[in-house]
Amino acid sequence: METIAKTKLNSNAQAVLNIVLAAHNHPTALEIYEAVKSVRPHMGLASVYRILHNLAEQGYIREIGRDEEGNRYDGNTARHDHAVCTNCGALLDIPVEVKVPADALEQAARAAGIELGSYEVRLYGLCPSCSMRTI
Amino acid sequence: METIAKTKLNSNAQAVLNIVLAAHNHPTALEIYEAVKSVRPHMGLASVYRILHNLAEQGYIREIGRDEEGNRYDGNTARHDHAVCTNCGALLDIPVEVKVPADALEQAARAAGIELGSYEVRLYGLCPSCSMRTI
DNA sequence: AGGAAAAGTGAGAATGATTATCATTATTAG
DNA sequence: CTAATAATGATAATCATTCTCACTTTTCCT
Repeated sequence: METIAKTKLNSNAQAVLNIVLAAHNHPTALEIYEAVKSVRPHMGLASVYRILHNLAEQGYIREIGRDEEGNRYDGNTARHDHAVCTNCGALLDIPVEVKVPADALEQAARAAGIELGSYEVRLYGLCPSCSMRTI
Repeated sequence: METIAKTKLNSNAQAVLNIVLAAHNHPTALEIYEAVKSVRPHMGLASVYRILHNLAEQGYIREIGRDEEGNRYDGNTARHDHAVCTNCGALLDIPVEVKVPADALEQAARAAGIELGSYEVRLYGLCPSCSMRTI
């Protein structure tokens, strides 16, 4: 089990981390950059990318896949699942644990030939606002 | 249930579809472009992108997320699950059905507030070759 | 404290996947 | 057969991300 040591964060990294932790959506690097500018007007975009990468590597945050707007980050590092709107692309947290039987996971990992680390369930469907508009 | 009518495919679209169906990995648009060139040397990259988009919209193939190399496509449109190597990024099919209890799915969809369409389980871990190299 | 080495920073250039544009060519409809 | 329509492909534009590099800040040693 490779646990990467969490180094102490400098103030820039801490500012970025605070933004990600406070966000309830799953912000992109650009959104984080915009948000961090209000508290650190001097920080450059490249630094935000660099810091996000480091934070993810050290386990402070998680990279949670990409969509047409770019890579998205999640301050919730506990295992949890997501719902994706098939109409507008919204990426939502599922606030309950989706229980997948452990033996089903193990069997699947064996069948795929991978050494299982973690897993995630993704639900696809219409988010509330898209569902309302009936499509 | 919105089913998009599958229009008849012209020969270019058919050529692209054949490539995607024959691929056992999950090729990117560029890989598909390279492969289709051998049978249609004249086809342009923009056409490949356009055709892939149409094929996905009509349900012939599926867009299956992005990674650092771009969007990946899957000729297998039946519901199935994937494994992602956390070291090399490989995206593998899981050749068995990962059974998630229907009530767990429904409860999760309700909790997230979405109208459930489909779902996918993603396993994260080390693929065979990365596992071998012990990291 | 003093100063050299290391790490971090930010502005802007470079990269690379995807999309838009548009003149040209194929297809369809009447 | 001809007009309208759709598809095509070359190229340019877009946009997220990464790279580069000169400069600043921090760390570390004595």
